[in-house]
Amino acid sequence: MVTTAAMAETAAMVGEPARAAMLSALMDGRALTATELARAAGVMPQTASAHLGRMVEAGLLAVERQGRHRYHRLASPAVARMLEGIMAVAGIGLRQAKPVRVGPADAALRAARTCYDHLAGRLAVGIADRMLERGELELSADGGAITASGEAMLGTLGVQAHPDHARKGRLFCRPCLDWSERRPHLAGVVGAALCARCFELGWVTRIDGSRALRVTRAGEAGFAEAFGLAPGD
Amino acid sequence: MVTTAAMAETAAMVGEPARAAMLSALMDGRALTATELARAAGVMPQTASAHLGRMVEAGLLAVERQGRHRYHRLASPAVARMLEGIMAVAGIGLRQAKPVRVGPADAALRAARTCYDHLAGRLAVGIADRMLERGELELSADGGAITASGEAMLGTLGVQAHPDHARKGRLFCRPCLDWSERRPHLAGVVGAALCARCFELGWVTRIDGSRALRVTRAGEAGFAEAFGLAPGD
DNA sequence: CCGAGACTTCGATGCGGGCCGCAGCATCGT
DNA sequence: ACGATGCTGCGGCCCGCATCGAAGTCTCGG
Repeated sequence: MVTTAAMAETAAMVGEPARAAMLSALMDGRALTATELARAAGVMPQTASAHLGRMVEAGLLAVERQGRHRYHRLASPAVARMLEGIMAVAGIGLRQAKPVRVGPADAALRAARTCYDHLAGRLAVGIADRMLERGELELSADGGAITASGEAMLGTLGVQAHPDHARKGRLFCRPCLDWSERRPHLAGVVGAALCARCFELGWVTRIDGSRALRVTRAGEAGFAEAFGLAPGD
Repeated sequence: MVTTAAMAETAAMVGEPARAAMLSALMDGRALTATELARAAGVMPQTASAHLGRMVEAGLLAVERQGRHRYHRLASPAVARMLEGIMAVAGIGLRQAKPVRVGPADAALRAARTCYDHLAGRLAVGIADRMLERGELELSADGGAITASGEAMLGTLGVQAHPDHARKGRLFCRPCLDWSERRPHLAGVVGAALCARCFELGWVTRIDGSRALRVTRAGEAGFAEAFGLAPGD
């Protein structure tokens, strides 16, 4: 009885075209802003805001404030599994039907750039992804940590990745939401050290002094060896 | 766009307390009548009927007419997986919260009985379950079939299970919705032959001439050997 | 053939909630 | 300090739909 009420409440969140469109747009794991989600759902921002508030309340979404933006993402893998289950019954091929272009149009910026003192763009997200799936990096609710194997791996690159190197007022390791990819990359002291080391090794160079980076020939080989990243990533 | 509409429509089916209660009551794989589901949901039969019609239309439920009853069950395992996913997000322990007693109160009838010329009750449903999971029996939309391995297994019991034995006007093998268990058991020519053979072997005897059956000592051993059923089943 | 029970359809009612216009905050850029 | 931008809260309109009463269809049992 009371149990089915909770189930209905959860399902009702998905049972609204606007909310379903927003959730579907988030199914690739990215975090999008309220305005972007409003466009994806075809509603006004106020309407989207109300929906997002409800979905956060219901535990479907997690929200992350960053400046004047509020990035929304699926609260857990369980939510993604639920949505896949619903799509399977709805007879939808699991093709995701949303390009939802976000961020800068500049291809070079999207590929690789700096974010303050650390790497960003597809390159940085790719690095974080690999470290996560190899158990070298762990992300928690509000922070992150380099594991022992991660410390060893970074050590071979010449990056000191021990928490003792954290200075006062600086988080040692933290996730930073990538502006163009909308997925976390590596920041904090470790992210800065890795970025500096990449410059030292000549793996990346600045494109005409902008934030955009060019991956050198040595960098392609280095990133491929250290993180298994193909040149396109 | 159009894809998310279908997803919303499907989710909206679950997003109603009454429908959620009905679906939850069906999650154990049984097939229940409209009236039973109305009671489970706490609504009038007319309301339940409308809900059930919508859910059949949406592909969530399958309906099976039998006399003046209409048995409703989940349309596919995908629906059950979807509901489990929703429950997981809703924070509900996967405990099913409905006893929903159905059928006869007589314990003997519920355990084992005849249904016209074949076996019924927990015993018969258990037999069908084992044959299904061992690939000896296959059920399709409107009928069923004994596979080669199933024919061999039944042969060792002395039951001829080849389709040539089907007589005119009699389906060789068909599923029959069990009255008390609300799940399919084996009927048709094969079901009748198996039942007759169980009597021959002395595995079951009628209890004082009623439909209820008693499983003999030899029957317990026989059913355990042939179908892996514990005495309780 | 007739009555009881299971189930459905139709129609009317009422409530919940999506949606947007407008206004109020917070933050960023110049 | 100013306007621009991203986001949220409020009030009101309106559509959709869940619900139930009453009546019709089908099936079973005698």
